[in-house]
Amino acid sequence: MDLRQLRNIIAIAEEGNITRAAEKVFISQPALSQLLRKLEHTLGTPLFIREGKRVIPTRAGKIYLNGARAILNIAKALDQKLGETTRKAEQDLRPTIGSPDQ
Amino acid sequence: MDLRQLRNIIAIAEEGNITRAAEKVFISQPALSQLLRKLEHTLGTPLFIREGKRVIPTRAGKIYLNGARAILNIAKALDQKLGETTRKAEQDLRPTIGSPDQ
DNA sequence: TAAAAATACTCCATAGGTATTTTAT
DNA sequence: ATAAAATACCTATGGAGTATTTTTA
Repeated sequence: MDLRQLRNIIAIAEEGNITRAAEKVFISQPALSQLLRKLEHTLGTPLFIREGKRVIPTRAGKIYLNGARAILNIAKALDQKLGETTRKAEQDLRPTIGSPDQ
Repeated sequence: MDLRQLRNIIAIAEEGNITRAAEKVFISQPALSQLLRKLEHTLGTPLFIREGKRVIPTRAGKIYLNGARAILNIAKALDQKLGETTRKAEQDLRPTIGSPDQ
């Protein structure tokens, strides 16, 4: 489970259409189609039902999407916290106040 | 960011020792050592300080570990929910009560 | 018949492996 | 001298691409 994959699947739900979702996340339509199929296979349950050209989440799909969004939120918050910590650590390494940046 | 990677990094913290952590998660010591280095490089900050044979989390490391655990918890809960849903769906597909499995 | 989805390949990036060397108790 | 970590190199899996063929409104 990779954050990029989570975003890709979410894009499908948001667009209701694999082709547009693929454009949105900057990968090819076949790649995204395969990603979804593979994921459904490993989970053992379909996440979207293909209604011709529309693609809409199943019950399992909705659960998956909720989980995916929750994970992405944590990952985002984590990234911010790490960023802050790194900046602080860099400040601590600066020996004198007002020394020119770089 | 892959769940397996998160577990691997957590194992390092739990064991305080890359070699034992590698055994625990069933990958080789060099693989785990490289995983950690690569991750630290992409994050732009060290996650553990190498004190000789002990390896202990930095401030950033602790933050990362907390985030990692939170994500794993959600992923676990998600997995359970999906499992329940799948089982229910399979039941719904069964037309008669007591029909032989398979 | 014109969109989107699926299939069939090909390629490449990288996670992980083995062998070895370096470091620290 | 011994145990852990790092380095060097290799391999293989799978994520993503292009080309093409089904589908369905």
